[in-house]
Amino acid sequence: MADDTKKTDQPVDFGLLNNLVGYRLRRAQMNFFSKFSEVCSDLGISPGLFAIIAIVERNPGLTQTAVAQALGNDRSAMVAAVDKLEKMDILERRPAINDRRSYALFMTTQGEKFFLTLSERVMEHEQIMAARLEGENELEWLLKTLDTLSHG
Amino acid sequence: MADDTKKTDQPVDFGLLNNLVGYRLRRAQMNFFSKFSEVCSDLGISPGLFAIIAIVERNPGLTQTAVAQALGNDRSAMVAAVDKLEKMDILERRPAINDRRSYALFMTTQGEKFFLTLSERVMEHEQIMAARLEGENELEWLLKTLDTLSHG
DNA sequence: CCTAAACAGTTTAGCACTACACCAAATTCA
DNA sequence: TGAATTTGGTGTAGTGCTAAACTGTTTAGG
Repeated sequence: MADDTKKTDQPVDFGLLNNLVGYRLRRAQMNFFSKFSEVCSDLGISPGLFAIIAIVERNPGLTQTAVAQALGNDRSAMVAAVDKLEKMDILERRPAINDRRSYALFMTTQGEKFFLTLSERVMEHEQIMAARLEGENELEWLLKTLDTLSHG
Repeated sequence: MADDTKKTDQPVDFGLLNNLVGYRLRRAQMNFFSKFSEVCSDLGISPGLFAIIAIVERNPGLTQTAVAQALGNDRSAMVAAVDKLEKMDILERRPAINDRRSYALFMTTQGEKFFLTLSERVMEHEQIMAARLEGENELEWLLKTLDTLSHG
């Protein structure tokens, strides 16, 4: 009675779910998320934290809310995230020059090094996934299409 | 001093983030999620709940964990979800025939009607988004590609 | 049979994200 | 200048998802 159980385990019918871009997006994103975690969890970095680091590295001096707006997050979510990244000595808050309310975010020297090894791992993971696509054209097409679906 | 502020608001440089499929997926999915909420929040249905309903509607009698596995969720997340859907008189738990541990999930007659109007709204929203793609071929290609990126 | 392992559902705790209210600082405008 | 509005950072629910432990049930193996 090994594989002849009465639990026939017939495949589930996904119905219209199968044709919904939103649902397929969710599944794909879940897969990327878990793969990312496997690759970077030992470094204590989640996809969200990585995005923040990437933005600050390329745009030093941005305020917390500027980073949040760029990433489409809520400002309040930045507090705990930046707290954590500061504790990890990856970036630091400095008082903004002409606005006593806001902080400007900068990478630490240790954070710059950290970002390099982090980027290597992420790009590695990225290329493994991109290898499933057919050629460079398809990757570009996918990025363009996802961008189209991201706005408005 | 309307739009000539010293806050030049120069566009943020996303660096390698721009070329990461994972990041673009996240943005696109966030957009779909918020649009879905706009369309269905008055009905009290989130994307996750909709997926559960869609599965049960096409596969009556599945157990909670079977639905969870199909959707890639954790079993424990089903408890509150099914509780809610039962309270909304959309589906119901019935004791499984040969297993006193598990419940079988079925749509209520009111739930079937509800699912119809719900599906209409979702498909409407879906077609608005799909209209951004160029032709039916691109939609099929996108669904296939996302599926490729969802597994393993 | 009877014990050990696996399993369905549940509970709980932890984590990330969202939305809303709050305070201090800055900006606007009269 | 001074009052009203806006803005940056923060705190606080409330929600969704994940992982682990627990209960009752079923299955497997001696």
